[in-house]
Amino acid sequence: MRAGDRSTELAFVNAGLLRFFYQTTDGKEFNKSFVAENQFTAAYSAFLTDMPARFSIQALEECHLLICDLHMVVNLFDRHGCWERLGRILAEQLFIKKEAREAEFLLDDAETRYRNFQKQYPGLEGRVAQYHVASYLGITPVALSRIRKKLKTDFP
Amino acid sequence: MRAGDRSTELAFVNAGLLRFFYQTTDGKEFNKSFVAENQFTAAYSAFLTDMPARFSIQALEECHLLICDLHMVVNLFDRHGCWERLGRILAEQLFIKKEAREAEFLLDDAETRYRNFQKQYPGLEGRVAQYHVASYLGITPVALSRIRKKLKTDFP
DNA sequence: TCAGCTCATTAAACTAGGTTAATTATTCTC
DNA sequence: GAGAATAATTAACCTAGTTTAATGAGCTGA
Repeated sequence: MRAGDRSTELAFVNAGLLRFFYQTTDGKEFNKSFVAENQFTAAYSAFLTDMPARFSIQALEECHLLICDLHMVVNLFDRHGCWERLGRILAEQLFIKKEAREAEFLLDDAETRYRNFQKQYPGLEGRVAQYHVASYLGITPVALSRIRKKLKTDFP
Repeated sequence: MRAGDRSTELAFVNAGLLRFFYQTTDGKEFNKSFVAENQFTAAYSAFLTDMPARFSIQALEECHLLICDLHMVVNLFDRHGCWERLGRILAEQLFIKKEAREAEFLLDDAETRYRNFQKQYPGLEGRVAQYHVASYLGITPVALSRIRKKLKTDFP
């Protein structure tokens, strides 16, 4: 999926790894998030607001996705309260994650964000290129390399 | 409310203005958000995860709040699907807002974030001290003052 | 009216991170 | 194994934003 598209798909990642990224007008990319196996994902806010998505999605590994249409899910919401509840809880989870990321950007410098990333997504660092991690942290690959060097000498 | 408290209150701001802020270990404060009249608010993610809140709340103006307990609201969720739906939609709105703020921090520099703030919260700038705006943007009052000076000379 | 606040501005020195570019690993291909 | 990509590191210089401190501009209250 590309930024500007209108997607109404909900996907369950059965295997593989996706990255979600924004692009600036001058071509730079910033990773919004990674989604790996056993996670649900969608351009949900774009769907809810009936707007084109602001971000693009790229498969970083060979993926196996189970896909359905979000309209179907919304129909389920109408059908029975248990689906509505599922929808609520999923939205709440999304909110909690994004709020935590907001706090990180407000409070933490790049080094702290990097260490958070390692704790929060164990194993992911080995699966993606370093410049993708940097982009997720909101810094350049050069800056991340510097931070890693510093951490190595600080805690060898 | 103070960071570390467990609040289970939901408030409707009838009049006045609140600010929500994080504090770093060395005493610095960062405004997470402002909530003005006719808005609902709560330490919702803390309530959902059954954790103490990470942020504090301060009234910036004389406020009139209508308060109820979130447990009551959750009971309503069980009572009838229409409440569950309301809960879902509110959670979705929260998510959409936080996702937008994530995008800002990833993509925009301080000047752009300031201009966004002005557009997005018209009238608010006149109601709060400038250093509160700076804190919301994630910069120091000094930096904001410089940005304002630059904007004045650029577009007099 | 003046002293005592708090807030905004300005300046100067500093720092984290950006930019550019060169260098070194890695991996892939043939 | 040689060449050719692609990634990561390093270095040198640059910039946006921080820190500290001084100054000015409103308020407020006795």
